[in-house]
Parts: sequence; C-alpha cells; structure tokens
Amino acid sequence: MFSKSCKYAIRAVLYLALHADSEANIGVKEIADRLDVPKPFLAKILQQLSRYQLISSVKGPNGGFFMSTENMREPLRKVVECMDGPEVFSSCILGLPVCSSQNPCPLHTQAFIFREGLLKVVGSKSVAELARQVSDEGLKL
Amino acid sequence: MFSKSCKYAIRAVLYLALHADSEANIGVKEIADRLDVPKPFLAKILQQLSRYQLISSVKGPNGGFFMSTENMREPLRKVVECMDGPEVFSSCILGLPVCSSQNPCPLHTQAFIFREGLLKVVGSKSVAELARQVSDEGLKL
DNA sequence: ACTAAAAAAGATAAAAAACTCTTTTTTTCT
DNA sequence: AGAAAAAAAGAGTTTTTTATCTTTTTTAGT
Ligand code: FES
Ligand code: FES
Repeated sequence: MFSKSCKYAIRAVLYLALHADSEANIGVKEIADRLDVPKPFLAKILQQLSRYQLISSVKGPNGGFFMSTENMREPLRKVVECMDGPEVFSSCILGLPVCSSQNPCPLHTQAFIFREGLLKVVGSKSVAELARQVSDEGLKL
Repeated sequence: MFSKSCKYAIRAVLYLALHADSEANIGVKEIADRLDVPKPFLAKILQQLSRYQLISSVKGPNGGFFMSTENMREPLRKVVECMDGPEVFSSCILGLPVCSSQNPCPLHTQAFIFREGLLKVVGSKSVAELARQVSDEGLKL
C-alpha cells in the first residue's frame, strides 16, 4: 500500500504534531531515534514534506522542525500524496490500468470499501485531529 | 499492498481457471499476451506457482499450464502468500514491528477492517468459486 | 532416433526504492 | 567577525524488485 517513505512520513508528521510546541523545534535526530528509522533517509523525507509545506523548519542552531497552525490543519492525505502520489487511493489493487466500479476487477469491491474507509480517516481528519486521537487513545507511532 | 509478482500471479491463476479445460493447456505466451504482462517475468511466476502446486504444468509439445481439480480447490490466499509471504495479511500498514488491536497504530482500525474483508474473499473462497464469480459478473482480468 | 515445442532452471540486467555521505546555506551565539 | 549547529541540496551507494536472456530438461510427434 504505502511506500516506506510514506510510512515514515506519516509517523514523523504525527510525532511532530504531538511533540513540537511553539518553543522547541525538533531535530531529525530526535525523530529518527524515537521512531527508529534511518536518520539520513528521514532527513530527505522531512525535506520534501517541508518543500510541500506540510511541515515547517528553521535552520541554524536551535533549529529543527515543527508544525505551524496551517500545517496542523492539513489532512493527513496530503502527506500521503506528497510521498506516494495521488494515485494511491485510486489505483486498482490488481494493477489493472484503471479501477472502476463499472468495470471492476475481482477484488474491487473489497478494495474499494477499504480505500474509502482509509480516505475517510486520512482525507477528512486534519493532522491536529489525528494527533489528538493518538494521544487520547494512546496509539502507537 | 501486493507486489507486481503477486498481482500478475492472481490474474494468471484466475485466467487459467477460466480458460484451461482438460483438453488444452495454456502456454505462457497466451497468458502474457492476454493479461498484458512481460512474458519472461510471468514465466518465472508460473514456475513458482507450479513449484508450490498452485497450478499444474506439462512440458513438451502441446504442453503448458492448467488447473487441476486440487488446484481449483485452493483458496486464492495461497497464491498471494506464495508470492508475497504470509505477512501480507498481518503486518502493520504503517510498518510498525507488530500489528495488534491491543496496541494499534493510528490507521489500525481501518486497515484491520480492510484486511479482514480481503481475507474473507481470498481466504474463504476457492479459486474455482472466484473464477465462477469472474465469469458470472463479467469481472476484468 | 530425431526434431521441435514447451516448461524449468539459472544467470544476468535494468529500474526503482531505500539508504548514506558530502557539501552548502542559513542562522544563532559568543 | 568567527564558530558551531542545524537544515537544504546534491551526489552516490546498496538493496530489492522487476524484467530479460540463455541453457537445460522433458516429451510429443514424425
Ligand atoms: S478495479 Fe481493481 S480495485 Fe478497482
Ligand atoms: S497496528 Fe498498524 S495496522 Fe495494525
């Protein structure tokens, strides 16, 4: 489903949303350590997220990453699409050139239900909402 | 979700189930042409499926692949697991080391529902049943 | 027995994904 | 101004996946 980059990105964004307050930015090192992902690889991912304005960064000493209010308002879906492209939620699970309910593949019905459910979560909930849920329900990152 | 090998495998098995009768075996070429997948790659995949006794083959002139009665009785799940390993249906969608409802990731609930739905289809229905459904409902391969 | 057709096996190649290293830029602090 | 910290940028490496090519084995038909 998701590439590793994408998985790391989702977890990193939620980590940032949970731990970055306006005071202290968070460096790649901390995130990489806490999420147990390769640091230089994560750095690249954060770079890209930053380019697409899904997270914010400041350079220099005491610099690092954080989530602006606008960042927090974005749906997680944008993070996913930033990493894996927009096709993730619309491509056929069997790799057929088009996925359509008019001309479905044998697994379409199930796959479709799933994608819709997932879209409901990552598409309609903001990073802020999801982060709250993570902390309220003690979900794992 | 599925690797390309796995997608090709699923489609190839269903194609065989639909088109191979006891009279005429089907060669790699025909399947590759019809499903529009690279022939030598598909050959490797069929080889593996054959090794795991999920499809049957005969060598020599007029040889090719076909589905034995036993092959037809297997759930499609075996095909998936033969290609992508047994973890596909139990691993965390965010790549966390374990997926568990006790200690879920933020997307667990949705992912779990999906996997169960998919498992219901590929795990409980035999290739024969699925193939029938494909032909009855005019599904695409 | 010989030929040809087909899969099996094995070796290789190309492309993509995952990961790392090095240099540059920006910025803070002394 | 200079040193140091941190991200940005760019180049490079490794691993995995996808795909291809070549040789061998099996077998049917002549
Ligand atoms: S057609 Fe295959 S998932 Fe929709
Ligand atoms: S814990 Fe992530 S999918 Fe179950």
